[in-house]
Amino acid sequence: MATQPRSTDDILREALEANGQRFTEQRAAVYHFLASTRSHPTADEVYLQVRSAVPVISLATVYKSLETLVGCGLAVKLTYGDGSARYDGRTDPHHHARCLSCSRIVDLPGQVPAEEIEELHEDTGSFQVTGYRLEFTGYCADCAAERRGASEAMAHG
Amino acid sequence: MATQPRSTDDILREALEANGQRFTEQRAAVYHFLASTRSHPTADEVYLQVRSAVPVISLATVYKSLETLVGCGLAVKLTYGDGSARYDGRTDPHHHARCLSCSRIVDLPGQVPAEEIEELHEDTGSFQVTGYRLEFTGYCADCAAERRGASEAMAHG
DNA sequence: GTATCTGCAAATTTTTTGCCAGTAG
DNA sequence: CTACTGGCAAAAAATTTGCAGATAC
Repeated sequence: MATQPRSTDDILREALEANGQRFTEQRAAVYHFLASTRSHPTADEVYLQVRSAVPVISLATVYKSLETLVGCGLAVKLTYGDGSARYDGRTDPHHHARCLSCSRIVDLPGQVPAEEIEELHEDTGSFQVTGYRLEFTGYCADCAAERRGASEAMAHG
Repeated sequence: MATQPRSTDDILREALEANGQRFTEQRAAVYHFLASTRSHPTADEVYLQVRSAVPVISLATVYKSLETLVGCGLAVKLTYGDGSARYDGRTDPHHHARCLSCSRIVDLPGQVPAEEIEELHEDTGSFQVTGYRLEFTGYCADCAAERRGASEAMAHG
């Protein structure tokens, strides 16, 4: 039995090689940060964070690295029409929820209802479905509490 | 029984007034175009199309009008990480599917599985869900056919 | 050794803004 | 009449690109 790759560097190296790309310190730093955070950072946020771990890296390189990772399937690009794209390095299946109040994006603890979604595939006419993305909007715990507080205060006049 | 508003202008006027906004020719033109197309245009595409219907309108006004419509709930802003945002003026419930090959966005004939999605709401931890967005990725009829053709040609060597 | 990658800064693309005149209500 | 809008062009923000030196393999 061959040993499975285990470290994030091993995973990255394999994915890169499978796509004919080279393993570099910058890409490793970007990937390592992405895989370790749940904050769904923008390219700029990745840049700021990674700079503290790598001697030197440029914003352009961060953009290039992020696109490389997306191309290798190691990251997902998320957009919400609020200016900048966000990246998610978590590859296990999960959904996102975006807070309408503070714009934070949180991972939902609930898991993928794959079977239910797949029922829908049958009903998509001539469109051949290969994947889907389910996103929720609403209010995160903090903002929901604030809103409750606000409407109570209102009710009490 | 009061007469229900029926024309797109009436709908627009009511929605604008409900949000303290004024009814203008430019907003009407943008809304009318959005509501009548299934093409999910970018702001720039709206601009080009609307210019042929309205004496004069600027791109900046199109942007402002689109955001106004979104604010009034008469349009939905869609983003797909490929540069520019797209707008959808259809307010009836439906889902979108994006073709991975030609990037076209099509409306899915399938309807909203509201009950199934609502089951998920219960499992979203502390996040208070108010809405969701379900998007499919895959291949539209044309591109799916092309791909089939391509792989058959390959198989035949 | 060579093709690929990085860094830099400039270019491009998309979206927003300030200000004055025009218009809806 | 008065506040809100639209047009213009400039600004801002996000992302991409070209090129020369550095680096992975």
